[in-house]
Amino acid sequence: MPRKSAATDKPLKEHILDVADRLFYGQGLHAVGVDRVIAEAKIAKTSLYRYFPSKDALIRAYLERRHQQFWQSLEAFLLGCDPEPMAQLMGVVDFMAQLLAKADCRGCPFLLAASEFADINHVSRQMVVDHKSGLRDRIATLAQTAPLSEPEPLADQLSMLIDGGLSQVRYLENEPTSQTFKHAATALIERRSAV
Amino acid sequence: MPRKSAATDKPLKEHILDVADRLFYGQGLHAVGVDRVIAEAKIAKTSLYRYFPSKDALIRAYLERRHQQFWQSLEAFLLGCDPEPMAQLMGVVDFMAQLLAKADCRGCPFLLAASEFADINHVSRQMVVDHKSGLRDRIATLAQTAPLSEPEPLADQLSMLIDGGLSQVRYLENEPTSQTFKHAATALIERRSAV
DNA sequence: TTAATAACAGACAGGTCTGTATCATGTCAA
DNA sequence: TTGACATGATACAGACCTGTCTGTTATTAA
Repeated sequence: MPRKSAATDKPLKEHILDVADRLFYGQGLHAVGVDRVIAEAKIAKTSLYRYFPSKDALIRAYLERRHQQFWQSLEAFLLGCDPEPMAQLMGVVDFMAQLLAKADCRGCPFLLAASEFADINHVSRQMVVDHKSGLRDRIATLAQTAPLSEPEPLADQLSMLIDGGLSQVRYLENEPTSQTFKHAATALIERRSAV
Repeated sequence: MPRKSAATDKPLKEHILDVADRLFYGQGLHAVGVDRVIAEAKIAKTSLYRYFPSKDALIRAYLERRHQQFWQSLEAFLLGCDPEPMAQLMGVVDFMAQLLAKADCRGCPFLLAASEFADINHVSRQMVVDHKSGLRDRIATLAQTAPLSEPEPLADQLSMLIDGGLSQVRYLENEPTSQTFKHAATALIERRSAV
């Protein structure tokens, strides 16, 4: 039976992922070695390698959890919005704007991971494509049922703006970036709803 | 007196930078070691370290040359456009669209470099801020003299879209990315020129 | 021709990182 | 209590990377 972390009372595997997530996202994948994860998680190296057979496996688990958490957060947010498609689409914009405004938002973990690994077969490559195409398609479906004119190009444009916002929070302040994103996204949407 | 590269007949320092640029931009800064640069440039390690006292110095030179080349290309492109401010602004959009469409465009070298180094004091951090703010201000000045309404927010929005395009070329096809960028940028500009 | 030096070739030191091995300690269930 | 096993602590091998050192060859200028 797996034990729990003395400090957090969580299953050890989850505790390790918590620490790895904070370090990987905050410091970068290459900058953080397994020794660093072990030290900050206050565990033995053998424990880490029991749950994650390699650093790459730990990175994969980190990205997969980020992916799941993103979609859980987004769908929960949309459940709190007006179910009408146009309001749902604006809900996606508001969700991303709120995400960008958070002080601990340091950009897109998938884009960051993919930037650190040149190998196009690395797990981060497939994950960034999956994640981004999923969000793009979600937007396209909402735009289509709104209905807005030319929903597919609109989805492409909003996706591009989202990636731009997620890039700029890395070197600009969060609040202004969030405002710029929301204004631009609203403008791109509104011109499709002209009757 | 510095000699020249037997293969390229260029000063050795420039030849080294050519090779480093291709490898760093194509493979990433961490993925490419000095031994790799030396091997592909067909030079001795002592030669590299004579011109660049450290790998960090080589990275700095690579980024500075990218910066200079970007501005030379952009200003040369704008000289070939109608000098009227609105046409110049659209020229910036066209220039970026052409850049995104190039098959060898793998994104923004400054954002990529900054993504690879967690240290906020690393040379890539200052360079990405300098480069991006320079482009943003260039756009803002053009928008102001066009004149377009609210030139500063427009410059922020176009900058964000540019970063989005430069991010997406890393995981999407170049041509569609370029098209999406141009359409979205044009839309953001045109709504400011409504009389 | 000759001296100075640029460039080549390669060994190597020192450090970092990943992953494995070893042994001690703690915990839980039978 | 006792045995099975999860965990801790740590040493270590092997690989890789940066930067230095030594010695040789090639080029240029006087």
